[in-house]
Amino acid sequence: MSYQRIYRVVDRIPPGRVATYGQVAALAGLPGHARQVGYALHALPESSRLPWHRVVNAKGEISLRSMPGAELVQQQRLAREGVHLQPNGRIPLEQVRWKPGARVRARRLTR
DNA sequence: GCAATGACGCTCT
DNA sequence: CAGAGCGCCATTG
Repeated sequence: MSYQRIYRVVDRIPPGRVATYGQVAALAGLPGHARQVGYALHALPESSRLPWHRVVNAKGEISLRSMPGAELVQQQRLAREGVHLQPNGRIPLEQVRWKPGARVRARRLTR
């Protein structure tokens, strides 16, 4: 259960921001183990309070999982935090990508 | 223990 | 920019 390491990183993702699997893996000290991150989240119990919905793939897209429709749940959760999908069905990573350590400078007038 | 599979990522075409 | 190929590792049959 080295998953604990991954879960801890995911728990650090602030609301309104998203991280990629690879990013989480690297932060967890497991560079290149993006798949394992996805595997860990897959095994995550539904009752978990972990913000797993803030984790997307490198394309900024919500990865499809075994159960169809579940991705819509993630999409809805993200929207609730202000992260909306673009017309192409992807998330503007450049804007919502979580930069660990980087201070939220002036929360730009992006909005 | 070997082979197949999977919430992925990077590189090349 | 999109699609195909290869890599990486833990879990499962």
